[in-house]
Order: sequence, then structure tokens, then C-alpha cells
Amino acid sequence: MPEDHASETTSGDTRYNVKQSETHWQQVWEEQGCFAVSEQSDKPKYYVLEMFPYPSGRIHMGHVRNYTLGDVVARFMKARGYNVLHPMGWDAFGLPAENAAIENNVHPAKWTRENIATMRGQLKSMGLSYDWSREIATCEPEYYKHEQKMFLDFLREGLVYRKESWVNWDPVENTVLANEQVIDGKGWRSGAPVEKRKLAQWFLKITEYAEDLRAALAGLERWPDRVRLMQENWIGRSEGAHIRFDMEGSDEKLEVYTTRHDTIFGMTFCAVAANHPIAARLAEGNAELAAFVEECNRMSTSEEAIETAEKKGFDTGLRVRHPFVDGKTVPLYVANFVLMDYGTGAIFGCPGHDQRDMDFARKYGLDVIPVVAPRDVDPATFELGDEAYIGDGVIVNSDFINGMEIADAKAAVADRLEADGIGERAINYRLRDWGVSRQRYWGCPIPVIKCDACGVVPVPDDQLPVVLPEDVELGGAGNPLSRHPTWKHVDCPTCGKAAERETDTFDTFFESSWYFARFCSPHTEDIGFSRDAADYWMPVDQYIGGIEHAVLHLLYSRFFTRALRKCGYLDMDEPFAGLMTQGMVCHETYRDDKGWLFPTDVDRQGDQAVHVKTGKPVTIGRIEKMSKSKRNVVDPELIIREYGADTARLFMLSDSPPDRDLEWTDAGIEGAWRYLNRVWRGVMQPRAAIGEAPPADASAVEGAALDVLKLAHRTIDGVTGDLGRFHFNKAVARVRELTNALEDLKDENADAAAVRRFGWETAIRLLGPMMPHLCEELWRGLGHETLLVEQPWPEAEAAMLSLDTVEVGVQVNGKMRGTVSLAPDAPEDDARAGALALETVKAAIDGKDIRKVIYVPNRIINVVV
RNA sequence: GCGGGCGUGGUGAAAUUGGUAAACACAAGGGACUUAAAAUCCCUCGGCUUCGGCCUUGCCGGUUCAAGUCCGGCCGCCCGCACCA
Repeated sequence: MPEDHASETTSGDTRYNVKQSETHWQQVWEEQGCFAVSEQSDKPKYYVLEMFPYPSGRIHMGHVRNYTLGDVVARFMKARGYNVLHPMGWDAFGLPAENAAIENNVHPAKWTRENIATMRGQLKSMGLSYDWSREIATCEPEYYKHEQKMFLDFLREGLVYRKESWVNWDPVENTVLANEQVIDGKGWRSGAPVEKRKLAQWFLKITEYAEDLRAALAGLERWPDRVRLMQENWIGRSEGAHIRFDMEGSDEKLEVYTTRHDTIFGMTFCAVAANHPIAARLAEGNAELAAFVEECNRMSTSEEAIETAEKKGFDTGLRVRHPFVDGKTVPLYVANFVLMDYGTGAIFGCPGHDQRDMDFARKYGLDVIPVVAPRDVDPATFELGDEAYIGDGVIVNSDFINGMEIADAKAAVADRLEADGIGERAINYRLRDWGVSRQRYWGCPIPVIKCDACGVVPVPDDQLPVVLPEDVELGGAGNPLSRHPTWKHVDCPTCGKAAERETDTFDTFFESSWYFARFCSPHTEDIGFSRDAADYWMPVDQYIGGIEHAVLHLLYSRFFTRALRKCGYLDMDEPFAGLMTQGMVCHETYRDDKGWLFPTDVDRQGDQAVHVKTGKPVTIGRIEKMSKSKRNVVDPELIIREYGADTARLFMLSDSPPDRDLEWTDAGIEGAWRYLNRVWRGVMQPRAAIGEAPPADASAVEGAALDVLKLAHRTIDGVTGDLGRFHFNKAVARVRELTNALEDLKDENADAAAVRRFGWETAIRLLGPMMPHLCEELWRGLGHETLLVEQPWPEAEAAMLSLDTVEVGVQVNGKMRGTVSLAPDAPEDDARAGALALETVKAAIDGKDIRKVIYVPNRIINVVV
């Protein structure tokens, strides 16, 4: 077992007592209401938010990193004079609660509430500056009743609809998944291959905002480019045209979406998706086609399946008329590679210039007509093998567009389609509407009633909330809510006849799509949030969390905010003005012949490792994200108990920038622990006297003391900039430079003592947001009666930022030959004289004529010969 | 396949708009203190070297007085999307 550093106390306070100190200051901050938030303030507002956790049981290192980053920002901005909102809550609905219920025979509500209690205690031990009075848990009716109201408002505004549609079905979770929750054809949680099913589902019209959501990304300047790009790709705007084809012997039209209308004269077939209405109708009288449709629906959508699946089609026997070539018709297929989800679920095939179409044409012996020829090839001899030509070129074999560039041809075809009334320019999006129905118990009930006579009827306002029943039987087949004996049976609010409740619940991303707004209002009011409070606090100035929500949660929230605006809840489009995505916390993996091992089971010795109990060798594996399955986890609670929260916080901030992955190592945490104690000793057991006050007249300080004094001011300046840009690792490095210099300043005179006073106080104030308990303790240790957490951020004196001399690099022909010490902004003549006086420079010039001298003041002088 | 990003010591990383590469740490090695250990403190720490220097930011080339940084081409790794018409 590791040594219990934190509880080690010796007489006479020779060592920092972490436990006592951290508990003490947490209590003081709470008693004094240091983090209590108020909308009544003449300060500018700042809303910092970390993605709220799912109450899975215990906090993990990812939480520690996330919440440390947020806390540093919150404390820093508070010190800088902002009115800070920094809340915390629980994303409390979700499947693990149901699984735990089935496995351990404990009710999801109890399991969830107990986990919240545990995790709240763990977070409190980190000393985070939350206003806990605004804590929320999304599984409580006090929370979810508001979103039931929102849903009904959305319904009124036409933002919600119910539709029978093909959906992604997770066979393990026994529920529907949104498109965003299908990763590589598998359920995002279960990892099980997703199946297609046809179900009646509630949808939110996110596609109505597709263009707005896409265009507004450009304005999210404080978001990582990566995330904006991912959302842009997800929304997937494309520009093309709709074409309505006539069919032979039928009045029905075939509507197709294409981005290559320039290749219309290369069309040799058309195809529809297996679940296209035309296919469905034809299948009714055709058993063979019905079987083919069935086969397509069974096909998995996984990457692997798509790669290996053959392009298959079924000739319907119907023929489609070419819009511009009299008498020409092409066959209509049902094809397994056409998606009902995209465009119109129907395509025209131009094998010459699309590889899929080419594969299909070769398989079924269809014509291939090249209609785009590369510029450097004679169109008369241009031929295609089995490879489609998808490059740039000139249009050929194409009647009225011959000789045109692709872009011009597209325009000409679109004009003609529009003039003939058989098509028009169209913009298409990959984004699908958000299906929010889930066939699960532990979620927010969808507040509608299904009546045979009246159809779907919203639950009247005075009957909200629709509360989840607690007496349910979990573990059977299907949704426990629909199996409940009484819950779903209600009278129709409209006609009074017997009716049934909707037994589906909301996707849990529903709750996280507006929780940031809920935090804006105190819990005293019986509303989700007040318009005034939202107008005051929103948008979130800095949002911090994992990259895994780049599309899911962050896109839903952006949509939800727009929908709320439409319903008059608030007055902005974008919920998160600034976004920081943190990297993962990683650790080495260990395994022996029996499987993965916890780090606590392993004794690491140099390059080797053995099992602590058996002494048998252990294989050291790759460094990977901490995960329960690989067992490469370190329990934050043990770390905080052993080293204290400040040590863990410092480690999280020290070496790696926040957006990069961070490797947890014992050596690293030890290093942070050593530094914490070093700072404590620097103040409480200084090697040389610390004065009672900072220098009264800074301009009178001289010598080594002056250097340190100036360094302290430069450190303030640098750390302020670093923290403002979230360069926490650089901020830590800067403070370490300062404390190193303070330790080295050994002069025993009044100036030095006064400078030490100033220097240590500065270091403590700058470290305050990172190691709040230690710094509060040392602030008191330096004799202050006030609380550090209430102190304003230190400011550097401009006069102290200037240096007496600067070291300027000297180059000859661009090669470094030495340095000269010059006054800041020294004139070129001085620099030149200094440079030419250097022996190394003389040797390098070797008597040659100086052709040119390039001098960049304070940086470099380059002599060119 | 499409889109994007990243390659700097043994390791994590620093390096304003191109201007002294490796700050600050971790690990390692040596020393001091100690009966001993822990803790602490001091020193060394990119490579080669004939001790004058020379080389060094994945590789090759280019622009420039000057390139880790800009441009072009490779190599490697990572991420997102993907039968998207």
C-alpha cells in the first residue's frame, strides 16, 4: 500500500497537513457563501460550465480533469472581477440505472440518488467553487416537468411530429437510437449492430434549422475548428437538383435528387431504395421483389457490411423516360445501395462518372456512356473501363451542353429543368430529424395521450407533470411502462373516453439540451428558468467537456436553444459562446495470463512489472484511455485521500495542455505533491526572512532583489495571459520559475525580505485558482485576516516589466555565433558594435566585406558577408 | 475513399506575427546530509567531438539575411465521416 502522506502529521507543524487544511477551507468557503451566485451585480457576468456527469457511481479521473479546468477558469474570472455563475448537476436518466436495477434488484431512482450523494461528496472534496444551491438532477419531476412543457410548446409551434418510420433499433438496449447515436453501424453504448425497424416515433424538426445550424458555426469563434468541422460534415449540405422523371405506362413520377445533373445524358438506369414507396407498392404483387426488399432491410448498416456487400438490384420492369432525349427510356431497379434516408430515396445512375453506378452497370450489363472527358484527351477516343471518371473536364455526348465546363453544364441543365417544370435547383442535407422516442423506463415520460377517437392529445398543462411511476417491474421484455397495470390508462382530456398514455420516454439527450438554461434561475421559482435570468446569464461564456459530444450533445443543444427561442423562452441562438474540449486521461495497461490488472495490483520496477501478490511477471501494455474494461484506472478518491485535492488538481494542470491526452503516472503525482510541499515550506519555513510588507518604494530596490521583484511582475503578466488563453501548463511553469528564484534569493537584507514578501504573496495569489486550499492556508500564514478567494487578481506594474538589458542573438550569415547584452531597444549602431566585437563573429567574418546587417531590436542581429 | 489534425531530447512539453530550439517538469546519473532509509539540498543531463567546433525539430526539396514555424512532395501516426446520389 502507498504511504498515506496526507495524514502524516508531526509536531510543530513541520509539514503541511493537507486533510485538515482542505476540509477546513471548504467549510469556511461554504459558511461564508463565497460562491453563492446573484443576478444583482454591477460586475460583468461570466458563465462557466463543465459538462454535467452521469451519476454512474463514483467520479473518475476524467471528471477530475474536467472539473479542475472549469474551477480554475471560474476562480480566475471571479478574481478578475466578474460575476461568475459556476453550477453543477446530474444527467440522471439513462440506461445504466435500469441495468443496475435488473442486476442488483435496486430501483433505478434509489440507485441514481445514492450515486449522486456519493459523487457529490467526492466533488466537494475537490474544493470546487460551485454554487450548490443551483444543483439539479434531471430525473426529478422538478426538473423534467419543465421539459414536458417545452415539448408541448414545440408541438404547438410545429417543431415536433409523430411519424411511422424506419428507425435504428438497438437489439441489446431494446430501444430506438438517433442517427447520431449509431457509430459504425453499432449502438453508441451497447456496441451491438443496429437493425432497421419501422415504428411510430416522435421527431424534433432539427432539419428545419439545418442551414442555420451550419451557417452559424462560422460565428462560433471560440470553438475548436475540429468540432465546427465535425458538425459541418454531420449537417452535410450539398447543392444539386431535383428531377421528376416520367415513367412509361404510368402517371407516377420518379423524383430524384442529384448533384451531377451535368451527367444527365450519361444516365442508363434509375434505382430506388428498398423501402421506397414505389418498391413497396410493386412488392405487394411480386413475391420475388418482396423477398429482395426483405433482404435489404435485414442488411446491417455497419461499415464492414457495406464494404463487403455486393451492389445488388432488382429490375422492376418499369422504364423511366429520359427528360431530354425523346423516346429514350432506362430500366428502373430497386437497389440495395440506395438509401431511403438521403435525398428522395431514388437516383439516376450514370455509370461513366460514379463508381457505384459503374459497378452496378457492369454487373447487370447496362450501357456506359462517357459524358465528361478530361481536357487533355481527345473526346472521340475517350473510353471507360471498369473505372468511372470522376475528375474535371469537358461535357461530351450531351446535346445542348456539349463543350461546357461541369459547372456551366449544371447551370444549363438546372435552367432547362426549371423552364420545363420537371425539376429545380435543390439543396440537400445529410442531417436527419431527431428521433426522441425511447422504449425505456428510466427517462422523462413523453406527455401525450393516445385516444382512439381524438388521436394524439397533448397532456393539458394542469395535468403536468406526467410523473414516472415508481412501482414498476423491470427486466421483462419490452417497456416496463407499457406493462404497468394502471399507469397508462387515463381518460382522454378532450372527449373523456378511455385512452392510453404514450409509454415511450425521451432520449436522455433531451435533458442535457437545456440544463445550462435551468442553472440560470434559482430554485425558488416554479419555472424551468426565467426569461430575465436566461437573458442575463446566457450564453455560457466557457463550456468545457469531452470531444465525444462534438456532434451529439453540442448539436442538439444548439438546436434546442433555437427551438426555445421560437417559443419565447429566451432570446439567443447559440448556447455556448466558448468551448474547450479536454483530452482524455490515460494510463499504462497491465495484464497477466488471467487478464487485465488494476495498477494497484502491479508493482512497477524500472522497465519491468510484477504482480504485487504473486510476484509473477506482468506484461506492460499500451497507454490507453482509463477504462473499467482495461482496468487501467486510478481512483480519484484514493489520490485525494493520500495527496489531497490540490495535488491532484496541480497534476491535472501541469504538464499537458488541456486539449491533449494526459498520462497519469505515479511519478507525476509525486512531482505535484513535492511542489505543493515546497511552496508550503517556502512560506512557512523560509530559508531567509520574509518581510512584513512588500517594498514601499519598488524603484529603490537593487541588485538580485530587483531581479526577483521584476520577475514577480513579469510572472503576474505572463500567468494572467496564460490563464486567459487556458494555457494552464505554461502558467504553472511560470510560477515555478518565480518560486525557484525566490528560493535562490538568499540575501539577508531589508530589500530582499520585502521582495520575498511580495514574491511569495504573488505566487500564492497566482496559484490560488489551481491549488485553492494550500494558497488559502498560506495567505492566512502570511498574516492576512481576509480570504484569498475574495482577493482581486494581482496586477503587474508596467514600470517593473521593463528589463535593464536584453540578450540579443548574434548571427553571421544566419548562423548563431554568440549573444550580446544590450539596453532594451538599443540603436543599431550599439548592436553592431557589440556584435562585431565578439571573437567568434570576427572569426566567422574572416575579413570579408559586410554586405548587409539585419537588426531586429531585442531579438537578433544578423551580419551578412 | 472523403475531410481534418499531428510528428521537437529517454518522457510530458515550451518556443508572440519566421528572429538565441529544448523554458518548466518527469525519469536517469553523481554528490551532500544521515548509523541507515525517507524527505531535503547541490551538480550533470539532445547527439557527435581531434574540445577548435560540428550536427540536431519525421524524410526530401524550395522561399528567406534567417525556417520547428511558410510553400511543394513523400513517410508515419491519430481523429471524424462514409454505399450521401
